[in-house]
Amino acid sequence: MSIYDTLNEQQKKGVFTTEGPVLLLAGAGSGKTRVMVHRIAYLIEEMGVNPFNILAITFTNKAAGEMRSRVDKLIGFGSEQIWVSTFHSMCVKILRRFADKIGYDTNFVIYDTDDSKAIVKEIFKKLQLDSLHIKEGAVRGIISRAKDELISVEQFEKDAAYDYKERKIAEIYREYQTTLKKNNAMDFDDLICNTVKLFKEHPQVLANYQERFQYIHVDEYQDTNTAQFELVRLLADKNRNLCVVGDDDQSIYKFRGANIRNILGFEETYPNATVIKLEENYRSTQNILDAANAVIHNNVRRKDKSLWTRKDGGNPIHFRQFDSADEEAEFIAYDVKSKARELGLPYSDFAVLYRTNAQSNLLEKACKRAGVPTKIVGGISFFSRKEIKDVLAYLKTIDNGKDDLAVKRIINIPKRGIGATTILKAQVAADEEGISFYDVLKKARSIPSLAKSADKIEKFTDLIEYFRHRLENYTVIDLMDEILAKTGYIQILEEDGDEDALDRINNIKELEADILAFYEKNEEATLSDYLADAALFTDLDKLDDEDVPKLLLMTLHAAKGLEFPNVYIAGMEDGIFPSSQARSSESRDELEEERRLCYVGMTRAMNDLTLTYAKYRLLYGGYGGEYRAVSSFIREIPNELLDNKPQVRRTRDFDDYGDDNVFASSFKPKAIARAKQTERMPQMAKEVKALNQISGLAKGSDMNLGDLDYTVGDRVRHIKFGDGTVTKIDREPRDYKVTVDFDTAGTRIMYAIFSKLKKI
DNA sequence: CACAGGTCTCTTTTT
DNA sequence: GAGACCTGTG
Repeated sequence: MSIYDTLNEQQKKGVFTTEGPVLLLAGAGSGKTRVMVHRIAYLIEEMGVNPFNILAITFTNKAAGEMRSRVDKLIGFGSEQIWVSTFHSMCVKILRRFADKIGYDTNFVIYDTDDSKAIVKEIFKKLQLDSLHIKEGAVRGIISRAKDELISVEQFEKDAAYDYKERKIAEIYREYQTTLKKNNAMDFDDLICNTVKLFKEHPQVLANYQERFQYIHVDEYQDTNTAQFELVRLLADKNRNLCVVGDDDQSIYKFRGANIRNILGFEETYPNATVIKLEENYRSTQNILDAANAVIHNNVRRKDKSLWTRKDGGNPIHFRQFDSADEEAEFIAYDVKSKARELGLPYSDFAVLYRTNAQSNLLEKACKRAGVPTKIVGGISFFSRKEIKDVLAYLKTIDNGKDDLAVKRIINIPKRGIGATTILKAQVAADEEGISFYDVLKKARSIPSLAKSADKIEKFTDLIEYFRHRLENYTVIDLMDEILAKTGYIQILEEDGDEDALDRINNIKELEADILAFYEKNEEATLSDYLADAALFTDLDKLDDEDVPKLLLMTLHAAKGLEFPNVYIAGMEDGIFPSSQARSSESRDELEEERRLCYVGMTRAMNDLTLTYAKYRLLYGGYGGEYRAVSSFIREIPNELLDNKPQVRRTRDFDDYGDDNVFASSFKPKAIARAKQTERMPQMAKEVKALNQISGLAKGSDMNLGDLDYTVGDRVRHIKFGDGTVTKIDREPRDYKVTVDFDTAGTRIMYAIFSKLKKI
């Protein structure tokens, strides 16, 4: 009996077809990782391939680690020789060796989204582009897409020749690339396209890697963009032993440049490709699968396939409707709690998925109240926290004096009396002299415009120079300790006495632990290596090292590639999921991508799937409250699979409330929505009235402003905050504003009509 | 030049 | 409801 006997026929075919191009169309839960792992084991054990000659590209660092350890378990040795990594970290590794060939220092820094935002902002200022009616974010998107498509600045300029706006964008693109290069920095997109550039301009470098990578595997192939496709094509061009694994139904990164043609057109690129379909699902019950299949079948652009499972029947899909997002969150928290207890399952067997990060807040709070421990995956990543960025900016400045952005970040942290004006003057001087920002600082005394602040500036540069000398003999961790000591960073946080100062200090400690762990694992690594690792880290990578089993909260995107016995998808509302932009978009592409996202979410569930809907949800801080219809995706699930039929209330039905009705607001152009906000009070009256009618929050059709059944001094109960004493009631035109001193939740001010306070 | 306080914008999704 | 941005004051 060999390790391959446990595979089904299709899986075996995937494992044994080692030569030539292979397209593995692997449906959700069909064991594609298993096939990859066995394939690699087979190559090593049966084909005598040196692990050194195998490359596997995965989507996340976590997936890479998992693949490595599973191969290790399977064959019992030597997996560390296999090159397993993400596209980005693979490119970093290559560029660290050869970046000098394309005009960068090999200790280049990696700019994250925030960094690149800051650069674009500077360029807008510098080029005085306020008059250009285009937003910075949009320009960043255009530049990023261009890079994904391997469109160089020169090409972009050519294409833009006759369009004023496009020409302006080309100008920004050029300036952006110039700035990055000056700073010896690459953004995420550069990592890929610069590697492609390197390979194209230096065939001997490419040949070197082609020689090495005799067997290439790409996971989640449906999410590759054009640049990544080209990179893979180049690498595989010599041996052509390329195995790509993916599922067009799970392509959810089009917004990031993923090109679905890469997978749909694989057979055209490689006409002799072996195509293998994995259609047996080992994860989910029949009911879950039927529901997911029903949804995805509404997409037109897809390779037809249908998943099947041996797990007959199973629980129906639970569907729950709530009046408000608060109640939805409350339900989920308690439902998880009771199911975990009933079934004797750890909380880590449950996950709650949602469309936008903003939804995590309510859920987290509700879980806290219910005593369910949670872990939020994603959101604000550890490395984008202020204090972490500050400390890293010090390290970056010490490591690479060309990184102007890092220098500017810390030049006045802690306060050195160097403000915006001085920074601007220094930048002007740097541009004039054609040297880096930091180099200007070093000669500040000889520059007239900076003479006044020269003392302060010198103190700063002396400090950096001091650290730089230290770097020669110090470990990074010692260096960091000294930075914290000399700058007094932690003391300042402590003195500040900010509420979250303690959190920040703990984060810095966690950073130290991370650095320590990194150098333990990679003894030879340089400071640049660590900084690159930090830049490419995602929260997802850390999922496993949790001591207490916790309920996981994450976006649907973050859930890709994971599976859980019990899954909740919250916020099944039109305008949330599918998102309003996808709904209103002209093309059906965006809606199809949302639908794929829904499919991905549903197929994460093994045994039990719960979908929830909240009629009313506050979006940004209270002013984005809107009533929404049940998600169209719910209506795509056959009723017999649901334990609760949606009370089908199409958006249209809401028109009963007048043509200026609140339900339509999410579907109207932004300008109108904004105009409405300014005249919100009359609008609010309508909302309240409508709310009364729909949810029965107040008795009767009037607003009943006269009859609150509690008054100042009374004890009241709130569904969320518990018991408290009313300390104040203010009459407002539309409602009462009630101030309550809660026993445990502190003092809160709330509108009577929404708060549902009960006298006790 | 720093800082406090007010105003406006933003929300998909992420390597 | 946060975070970026602007403005006035000392």
